[in-house]
Amino acid sequence: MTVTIASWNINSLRLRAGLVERFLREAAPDILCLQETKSPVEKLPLERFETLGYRWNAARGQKGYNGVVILSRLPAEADGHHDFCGMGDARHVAIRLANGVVVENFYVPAGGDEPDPAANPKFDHKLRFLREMRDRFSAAPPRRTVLVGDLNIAPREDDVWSHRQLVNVVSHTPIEVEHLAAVMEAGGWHDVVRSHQPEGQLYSWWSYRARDWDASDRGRRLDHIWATPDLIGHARDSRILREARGWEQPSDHAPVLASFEI
DNA sequence: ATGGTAGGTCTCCTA
Repeated sequence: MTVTIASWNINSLRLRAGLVERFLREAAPDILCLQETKSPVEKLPLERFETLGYRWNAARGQKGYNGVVILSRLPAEADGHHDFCGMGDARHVAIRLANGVVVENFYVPAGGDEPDPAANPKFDHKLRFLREMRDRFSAAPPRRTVLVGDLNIAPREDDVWSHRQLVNVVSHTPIEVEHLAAVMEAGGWHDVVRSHQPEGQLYSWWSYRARDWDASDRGRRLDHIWATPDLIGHARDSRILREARGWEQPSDHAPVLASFEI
């Protein structure tokens, strides 16, 4: 069967539950992983998504910050969550489908403005979070797993609107790119979206601060879908739904989707 | 070189 998995940093699920409903109706993914839900789980309107057939979910939340949710219309069970860096942040949750495929949903710390771990605790946190991801994947290599999320790093030169102008900007610095590569190496991960679109500019995020995000197109590819080696050959297509960035009162991120024959 | 916008919470933090 074909299973479509989507990832979207929604920037407040309570404010944008209507946009999520629109996306579920129009794109009809089997599984939707959300980040920055910004709410305790008990205050999320999950019943609105159950009505659309998304009867299974796994969620982690906290007041005002972070938060990760997985909605599924396929039967799924919770497959744990991990408190990276031991700060109590809701940045990771996972489910397991009946066929054994695991879906991991991550929200990696943004890292603040200054790309210096000695001067900026948020950047240090981001790098420590990535090293902990690396170490956990080294200790327990994932199998039959899809990893998605807002990883807050645009690793390639064509993942940003200007490599030259962003090489010292948090999200695209060499040390972040190296840390992300180490996470990929440790888990044996493959970049699903780039496996289908190996060339050319590709973005999933455009700042709210641009006068005209669409015209200036100063985007970055911060949101990713990865697969383990045993699944990468089953990935059939992938895309970024840029048009959602232009919806009414949008998130600053667009959804990323991929399908798998599994 | 700088400032620009958005969301949540409780006056400023985070992105």
